[in-house]
Amino acid sequence: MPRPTRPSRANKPMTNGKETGTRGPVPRAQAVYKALRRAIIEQALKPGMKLPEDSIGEQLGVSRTLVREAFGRLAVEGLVELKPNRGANVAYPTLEEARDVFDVRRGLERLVAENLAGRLTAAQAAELEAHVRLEEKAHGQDGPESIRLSGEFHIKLAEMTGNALLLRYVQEASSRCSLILAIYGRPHSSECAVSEHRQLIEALRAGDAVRAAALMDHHLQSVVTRALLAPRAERDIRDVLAPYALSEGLTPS
Amino acid sequence: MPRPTRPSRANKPMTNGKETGTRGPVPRAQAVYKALRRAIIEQALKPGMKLPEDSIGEQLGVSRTLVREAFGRLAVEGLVELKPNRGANVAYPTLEEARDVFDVRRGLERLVAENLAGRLTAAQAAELEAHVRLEEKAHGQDGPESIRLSGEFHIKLAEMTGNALLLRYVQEASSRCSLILAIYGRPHSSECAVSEHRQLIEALRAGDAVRAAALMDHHLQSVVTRALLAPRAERDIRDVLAPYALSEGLTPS
DNA sequence: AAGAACCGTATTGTATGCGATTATTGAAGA
DNA sequence: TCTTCAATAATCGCATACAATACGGTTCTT
Repeated sequence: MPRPTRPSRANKPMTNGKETGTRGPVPRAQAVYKALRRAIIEQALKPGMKLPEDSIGEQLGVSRTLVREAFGRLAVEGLVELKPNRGANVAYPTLEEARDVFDVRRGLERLVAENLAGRLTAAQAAELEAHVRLEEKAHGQDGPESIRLSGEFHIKLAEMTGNALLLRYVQEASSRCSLILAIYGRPHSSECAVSEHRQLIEALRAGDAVRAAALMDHHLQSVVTRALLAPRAERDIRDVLAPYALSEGLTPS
Repeated sequence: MPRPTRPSRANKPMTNGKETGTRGPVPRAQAVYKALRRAIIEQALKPGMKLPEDSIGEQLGVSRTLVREAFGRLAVEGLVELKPNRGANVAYPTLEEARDVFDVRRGLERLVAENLAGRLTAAQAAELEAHVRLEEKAHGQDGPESIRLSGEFHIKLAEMTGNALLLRYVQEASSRCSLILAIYGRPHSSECAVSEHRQLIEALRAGDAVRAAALMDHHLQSVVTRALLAPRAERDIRDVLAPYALSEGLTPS
């Protein structure tokens, strides 16, 4: 793509594209990070896709410096793969990594459930129930909204523990699950059963930590079996051809 | 302190310090990151300490760019605090954050124990026992060695699960615990009781997941009560002087 | 014509420079 | 002497510049 190689010009007098006055710690770097993160989670950037520094920077109106910084962070979180001298790609987890992520997520959310059992304030319980009603309403519709709401339910729970680290880990695991489902998931099985969310709230309310943990565990387990299937898309020609080769008695290197 | 501001000259012709062929993904950036990480964990850089970009870059022989990149990652991991326009500091977790970290760590390591119960190979069990013997030997000696070994035991366990994400989280939580103990911990209570490690190995070997999880939970719980105490060091001059001021009837702003 | 070596181009890795923001110190006023 | 304010110095935020590496295509060799 021999773009005229326009070197500069992405400059902006833009002293403040809304500025982060509200609470902007590291204004633009953070913004780039967030933009890429959302783009990946919402699958605007598809798993495995190449991420060239300058075209992205150009698109976002920043220099490569900030894009690189964002890549670094996203790599720590497992959303981006950073290869030595060959740039960045949207992560493309293997099935094995996918299993790892789900296992850890189950463990983390079990922790959330245990922490929350019996400590839910009335306001919090109400908030969760309102959320579930939203999920119910969106249930029939097609994907995006329904999926987003399902995810947010779990994030809300993690927030309510008041444990910032736990929240971060749940968010991270959750993001990676989005990626994973984009690769290996069925077209659109609404991933979370609303009824399971309801039961969970009930157990939390009742203060039954053991039951809450078991419900959460089972819930996430069933997400896996319900939505996760065999590999759907293939990342590389070799993966596509390997079975054919084998059936013909050829030996892929 | 006003170093002559030697600007450049830290450059290295180093075209190939053996090249990263082995496994060096992003040679120098990674190196900076690791160096800082170790320095923080080993408390060469003390909690709360200021981290000016250029003096650190100068010290490490790299430019501010790489140092910044490292800061970003360390911030994600909670070892560094990044304040808007005021640079970076070694993180100084509050007591509340400390509790969060320990809680999450307990949850994660419980997961480790459950995963490992009954799946330990003979070789792995032997490795763990060898490690415990090392701990025992180092028990009498003063701090650093003993502490490092205690930590490594837990890391080894996490490695053995084969779950990369779980390993990363345990490592991260573990690093942060080092920071926390540096601030709030007793001088040098050897943090892990060797006997507890022994019992744990036994339970894992026996395949008793419940008992293993309980032992791990209890073990980490007792680390907290054994080593964690009231605030010891103060981060800021103000905190140090406040009591004196009060006792003299002065009023700190 | 198949293969290998070579060269140009597209990107990545790292350093440096410029403007902006914040801390610090010194001076003037009360 | 204590406060308030301003000018200076130090740092950070970000863009750009330069060097190194990898990829693709072409040409030369056999």
